[in-house]
Amino acid sequence: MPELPEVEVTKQGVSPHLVDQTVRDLVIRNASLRWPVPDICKNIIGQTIKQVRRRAKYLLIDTDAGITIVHLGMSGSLRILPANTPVEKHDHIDLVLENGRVLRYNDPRRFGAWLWYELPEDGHPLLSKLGPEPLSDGFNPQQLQQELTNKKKAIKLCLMDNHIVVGVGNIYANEALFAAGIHPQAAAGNIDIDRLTILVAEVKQILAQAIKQGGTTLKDFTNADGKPGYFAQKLHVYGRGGETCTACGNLLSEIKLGQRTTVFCGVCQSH
DNA sequence: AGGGCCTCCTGAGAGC
DNA sequence: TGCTCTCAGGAGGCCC
Repeated sequence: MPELPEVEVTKQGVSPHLVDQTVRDLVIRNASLRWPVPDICKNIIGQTIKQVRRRAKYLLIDTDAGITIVHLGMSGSLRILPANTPVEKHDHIDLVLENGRVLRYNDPRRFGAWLWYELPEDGHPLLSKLGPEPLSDGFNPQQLQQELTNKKKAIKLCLMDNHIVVGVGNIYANEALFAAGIHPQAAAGNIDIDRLTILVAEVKQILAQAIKQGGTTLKDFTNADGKPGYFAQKLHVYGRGGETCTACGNLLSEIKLGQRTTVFCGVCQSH
């Protein structure tokens, strides 16, 4: 399940294979993703790819004619393959390059997206209202405190709110709150600047570490070479409800918050 | 306005 | 063994 580190690892993996390449074809085998893949995506045919970027969990493939926006959803992955590689189940889209290779999009659950947008991308409704990148200076304790002022909702829900900070999904929200010693249900507006400072540092540290290790592999994530990441064994709380806390030995609690599984240590994490 | 719930989908795993 | 049920989850969209 790609979160920001997985998308970043994917970007780093596919980017060298795409930049400066000319697109020969775009093959859409199954357009039924989160939104129907529009035919206008084929405007990329004949274009040369200028660069590949990431914004939040979106991958942006830049050309002079427009931008392809790719979201991996829950179960999507991108791989670089020889163009004659046999198609497998859930291989929905091929971006065929003039050099005989293909960028192949596979997504069993089809929660992902493949869209086309013409400049400037900041005007795209999916991208225009996003908060700061968690690894940028724009995400800092002062900014976070300002966003959380008077907010009564749980800090975990705020961490996962793309308007406040992008790219922090369920796994890393659980892990960062554990590392910062903050209870996931703590009222966001009540957390003082000292604790927010720790939280911001932990979010950055955990995401950076996950990227360095190639992302988290839980079920189906692989990088552009089809290799898994190695972060899963580093998780302290996610997926460990009912097991013992790695810090104090107390049993970890598991609750639902915003319909998402939330795991925490009632001893180590406080309001 | 802000918050909360619903929804899309498939595969894994549990339960019978 | 083989069915059926439940759950997982990003994030837009809708409703109150």
